[in-house]
Amino acid sequence: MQNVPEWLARLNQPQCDAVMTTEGPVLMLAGAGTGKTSALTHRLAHIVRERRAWPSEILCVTFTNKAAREMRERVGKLSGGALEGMPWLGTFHSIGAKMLRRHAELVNLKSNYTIIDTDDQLRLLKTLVRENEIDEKRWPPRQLAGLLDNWKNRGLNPDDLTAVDKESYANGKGQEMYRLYQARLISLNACDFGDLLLHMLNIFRKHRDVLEQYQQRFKYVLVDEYQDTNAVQYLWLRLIAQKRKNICVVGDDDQSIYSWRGAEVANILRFEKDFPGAKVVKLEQNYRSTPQILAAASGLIQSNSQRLGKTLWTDLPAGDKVRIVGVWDGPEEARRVGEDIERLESEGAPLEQVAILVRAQYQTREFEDRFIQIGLSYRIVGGFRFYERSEIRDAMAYLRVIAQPADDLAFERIYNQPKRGLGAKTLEKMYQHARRQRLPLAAAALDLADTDELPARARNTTADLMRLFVQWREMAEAVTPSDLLRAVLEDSGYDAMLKADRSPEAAGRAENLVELQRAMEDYETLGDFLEHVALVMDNDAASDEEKVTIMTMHAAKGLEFDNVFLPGWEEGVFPSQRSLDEGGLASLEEERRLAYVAITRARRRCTILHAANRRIYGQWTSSIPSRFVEELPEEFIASETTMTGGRSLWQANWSESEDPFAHVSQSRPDRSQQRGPGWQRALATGYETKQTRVKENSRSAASFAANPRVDIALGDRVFHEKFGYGEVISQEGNKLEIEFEKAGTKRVIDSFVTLA
DNA sequence: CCCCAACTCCTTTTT
DNA sequence: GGAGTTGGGG
Repeated sequence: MQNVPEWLARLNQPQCDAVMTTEGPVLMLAGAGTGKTSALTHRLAHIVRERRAWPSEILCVTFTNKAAREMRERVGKLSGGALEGMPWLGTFHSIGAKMLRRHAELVNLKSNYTIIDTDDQLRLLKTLVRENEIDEKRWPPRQLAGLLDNWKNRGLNPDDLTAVDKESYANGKGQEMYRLYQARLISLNACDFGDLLLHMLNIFRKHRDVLEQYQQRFKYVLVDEYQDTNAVQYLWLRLIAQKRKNICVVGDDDQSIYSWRGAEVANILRFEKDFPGAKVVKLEQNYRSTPQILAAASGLIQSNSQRLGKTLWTDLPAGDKVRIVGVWDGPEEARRVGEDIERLESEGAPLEQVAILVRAQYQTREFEDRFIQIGLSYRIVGGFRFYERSEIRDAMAYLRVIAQPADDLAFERIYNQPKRGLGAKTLEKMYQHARRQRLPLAAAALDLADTDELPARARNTTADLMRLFVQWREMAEAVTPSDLLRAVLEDSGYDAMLKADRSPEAAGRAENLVELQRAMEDYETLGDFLEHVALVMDNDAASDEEKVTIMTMHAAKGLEFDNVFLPGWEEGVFPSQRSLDEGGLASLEEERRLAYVAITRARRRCTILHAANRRIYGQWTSSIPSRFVEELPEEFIASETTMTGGRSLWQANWSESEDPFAHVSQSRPDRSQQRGPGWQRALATGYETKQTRVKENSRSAASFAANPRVDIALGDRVFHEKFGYGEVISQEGNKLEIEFEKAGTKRVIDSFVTLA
């Protein structure tokens, strides 16, 4: 081993190895909280310090802008600004976009192409689907969007689709739709997110000279979160790194939670095969969590079968056990968490070090309600984003048309926004003309303004609008983007529209537009700004205030908090029903990895909660604790329940009584005592639990075998509150199929009918 | 062209 | 339950 420079002394041995092994392929397996970013940034700094490469000769890819930013900052600090220009440090998409701007003409685009977002994409697909007379009801454009995304993630062009893929939309029209969609994008001089990588992959494959240029340039390649790469990204990287083979990938197979958007863990699992002789470095010392938290998470993840296998350890002092709290229902769960947080607060714990991590967005509401009530300040991460607001999109659409006249999607968005009396009829005329003459919509509009195709009124309005665009384009050359926007909002009547609007939202919208103008001040050209919005879409609200964070487990990846609350650990909520219904074992294991990610976010204390009853989609449902609760190693957890009568009653509920929720129906006259998703699941499969703990639980699954009503038989005449009288034609568990006299055949739950 | 009622969906989400 | 979308009717 070479001498370790002093500035690397703070790193541990494996980290040092990862930093010093600059030549050849390196696979860094970095468990949660093991200091991988530190290793990665030191490696970067080391390469540059040693003069092995200039910053501009290093390709460093991340998944999120946040990760890229953080890395840039940390490298900057390490090298005292020497790494200032790292032009090729960024997300896959921003780097792809940058490359594509240089080679756009190779795929028939111009370098000022527009990057469209999912909203534009969907609108485009909708028109295509309609044009091709596909039944939108049976074949939702949304589904097509999903397929396209999937294909592009896998690096497939229209011609590459397999027979199965071709058949997967509208009886084999999928491939044709894909072709049409791509052609339409080219004519709009536009790209979707997937194209940024797929186009580049195609270019690399077809134009060896371009590929060689990049192979030559990038002396070193670094990839963060390698377990999250999808097929295109993988192929793209492999082509680039093929020549020099100085590629270092960092990842954690146990934290792969994005397979649903195309990530393939297989990429990390087979790295050593792709790059023979790769040095494998395992970072296993955890600097974040107490031994208890670490042991609980490690114990849980051991239930997974597909793992490279790491053993995390820590020399941090012992802390509290992981708490498991069983509560009666959702509101009580929120109350309980609220109380705990208030207690933490009174003990002096800073609120920004407290997080509530949920499986799904809908779970946030309960906490929001409660926290508003008790006046606890919180912030919800995720959800609506600034650039998704309609007023911001409108403003952006104006700017897009100015920058790129072929952007029909943007033009269509604003040609009558604010309302200026141009409706569907006018648009249709514009489209007709545009298609016949193969012109962009805006150009067609310009023509129409000179002819008698349109009624006088619409013609004049169109002419006025087009005059404005001419004016704005001239302005764009002369003034800053921010000033241009001000003029646009003023001249177009958008400002006036908001001023005239007396609704409560209008003021907020105007403020957002001012905020947009402010954001634009940081950009010199309109193009720069548009690209920033398309790719960066920054959403990180400054967290200067003392607030509890509520967010999804997915969003929490990479973050850490002193105190973490994990509510909703019930079958059907977490693991989610969908993951149980579809996707089989692989998808259950991904849920388990998500649980692992969630627990390892906690530095000091971790509290897991589960409720016996919960309202989901407006229905009260009963559920049983998540199997993940059972899988936590007993010696590191402390269970408690707030159910009246203490644990014994809780257990009794789960084991003895035939219908442990009989009393629920009594205390809640509200009709719908349906079984929750988790319950249904338990009935269907009698899922297995470990025998070690809460023996009652394992029995519960079995003893809950569906008990259909014995008093109902086929052919019986029954009465249903909503559907009236009918005859039972089939019975499956507690579900009945009934042919109603008035309402036709329906499937109902047997508890909803009475014998007539 | 606008408004209201009915209908449908309902993990996770970055770029 | 509730948000968002769509389609029909005024």
